[in-house]
Amino acid sequence: MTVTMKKVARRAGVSISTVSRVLSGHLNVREEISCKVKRIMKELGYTPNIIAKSLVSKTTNSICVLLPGPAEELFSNLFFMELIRGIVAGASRLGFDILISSGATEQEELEVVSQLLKGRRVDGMIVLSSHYDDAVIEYLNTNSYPFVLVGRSDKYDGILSVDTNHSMAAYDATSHLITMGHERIGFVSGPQDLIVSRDRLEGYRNALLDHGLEWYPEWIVEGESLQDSGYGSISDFMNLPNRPTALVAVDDMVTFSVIRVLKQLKYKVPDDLAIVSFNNIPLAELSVPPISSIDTRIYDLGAMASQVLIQRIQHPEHENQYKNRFIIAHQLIERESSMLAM
Amino acid sequence: MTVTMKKVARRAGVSISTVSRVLSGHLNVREEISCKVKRIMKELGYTPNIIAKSLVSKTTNSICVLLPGPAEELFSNLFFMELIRGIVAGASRLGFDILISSGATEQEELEVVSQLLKGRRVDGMIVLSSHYDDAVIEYLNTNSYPFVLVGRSDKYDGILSVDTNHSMAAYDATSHLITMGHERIGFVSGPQDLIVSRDRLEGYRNALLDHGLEWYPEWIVEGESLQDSGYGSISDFMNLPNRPTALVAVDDMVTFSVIRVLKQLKYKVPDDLAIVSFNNIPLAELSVPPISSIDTRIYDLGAMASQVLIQRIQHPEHENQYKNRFIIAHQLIERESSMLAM
DNA sequence: CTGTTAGCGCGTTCAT
DNA sequence: ATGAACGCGCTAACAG
Repeated sequence: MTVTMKKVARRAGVSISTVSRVLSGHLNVREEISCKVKRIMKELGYTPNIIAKSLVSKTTNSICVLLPGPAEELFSNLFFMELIRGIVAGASRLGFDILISSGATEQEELEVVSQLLKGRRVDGMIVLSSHYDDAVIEYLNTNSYPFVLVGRSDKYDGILSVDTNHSMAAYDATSHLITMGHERIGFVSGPQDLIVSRDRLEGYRNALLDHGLEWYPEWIVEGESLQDSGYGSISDFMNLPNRPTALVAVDDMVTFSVIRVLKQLKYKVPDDLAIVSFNNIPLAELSVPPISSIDTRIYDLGAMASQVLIQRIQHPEHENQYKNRFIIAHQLIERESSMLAM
Repeated sequence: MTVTMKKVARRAGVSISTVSRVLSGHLNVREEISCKVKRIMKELGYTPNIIAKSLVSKTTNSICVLLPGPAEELFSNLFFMELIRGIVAGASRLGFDILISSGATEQEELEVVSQLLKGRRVDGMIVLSSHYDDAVIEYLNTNSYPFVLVGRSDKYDGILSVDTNHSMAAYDATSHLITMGHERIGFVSGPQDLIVSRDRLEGYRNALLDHGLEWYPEWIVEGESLQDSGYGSISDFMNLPNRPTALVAVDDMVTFSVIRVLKQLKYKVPDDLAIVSFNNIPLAELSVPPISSIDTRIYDLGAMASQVLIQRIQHPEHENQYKNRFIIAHQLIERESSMLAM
């Protein structure tokens, strides 16, 4: 049998209101009674019913993380695990629970989000997808539900968001290679419809531009095609006349594939091709050779996301009063894959 | 302003009860009225308040996944990501939401679990940790809350659990190497306090025993020490007099380290040392050479976990009536790392 | 300071 | 087939 406030009240010989007051820490209760009630609560093993609480307070102390639709490939990415870990940590520090949800299609996502928010099951959303045009963001924005975007949206610039400065990160990665003496630097791009991909490409170009170096379309390899026909793409790339001596790759996983193929082709990293990539997954260190990678502090990104969202939920009046865009500083971890050839 | 049943009722000129009946799909409502109410619900954009619903029904249609504390998180994030993916998929197919939670210490975990269950925020728990002696399991079991353990507990054998037959998996991995002609086979173990580790070690031994082969304590390397002083351990191992020609490693990540060190020591895989490991992470295929690995179908494990738990929640009367232990079949993926040396 | 009352939005009796 | 009334467990308004 569950222990309710009613029982505690009866057992302590006081009214329910008093018990409630003790629970919520109101001070207008005689010290003596307060102690007694607390003792009885302990004795009976009372735990407040959060559901009832949120029915009346209209807040649930929980937020939902909406995972990107076709969870299949994205999910297996270490990125999301790390992010979620950060989100959970940040939220639980503030007493919030995390609900994980996802929808197969965009329509389904909208349905889920609407149910959750209108049904008052969660107080806010963390959106992880970052397509150019996102119906979910549109929905959340127009209905002014509290939410934070992990990533960036071109369309709405006033929205609360947490992000890495991907352009700058790519700029730094490229500059590092330039510092190492490379003058012909290639690029392995990510999926074209993601903003991240465009930002990184931009950073890469800017770095070359600022250093007076050139780049050619043939130096840019589509990352996705590597998964299927990695061998051919890399082979073609390495046979380019006057080919690049270094490469900026958009993801550590992709870099793994690249290195593997290069080995099969009897090329040496970094001697024949130096590489810097992104995300700094744990395995980057274990690779042969270890991979230089931009650490984007994904865990911190997640923690920050939940914290700013909760802040917004608890103090909606601060909207537009403080800044809406939070950038987590990245960091280049230099390893062997980008070292100077000796 | 939120749309409640009250409003729908007023707008439709019927009582709240009727609206409720329509919503829950009861058939004792005149077709005509049912349609009208449904139309109005659509019109007004009504979404049932899940919180109120669960207050009265005493069920939340959501379950909680308790993530292991920071201690083990290093071991293999990929495992948990894949597992959670399966859990979310399995749960959402049945209309359940997933709450993610974790505690830094065991005490904190207990606190969280207790809050969630007694506070009726979730209907059940999925427990991922699998120490020999787990306070959380003890708590859940004695209070007879619905829960499922992903893994195995020696202490309580009647509890609902989903698992891989790790012993059998290790047996199969070892047998595979034996089939390949190896007679001296080493083993890289996992953390000693995990049941998984012991099971796998057992399977390894049994395989050797059944084939009349010997094993020596020096052939068993502590996996954790590899992370720190991998170089030394492996070097020692390879310099053993009459050393093993093959190795069963407890995890793909560990295998990565091993292969890396072997390369530095100028040994060849599989020629100098054949390796089979566990989990079949995506990168196993991309390794040089590709790693033979036991695929434990982690996604299916997760999906199964949420489904049996929900089954138990919805039909508690079936307890002890059906089996409580579900095994997901594993599968050996043979790749180059265990191929016959030519 | 404390107890009484009135909901939060919904399901579930009872009657009718 | 339908409506009125009550209660889930809790908070907040009002009295005293």
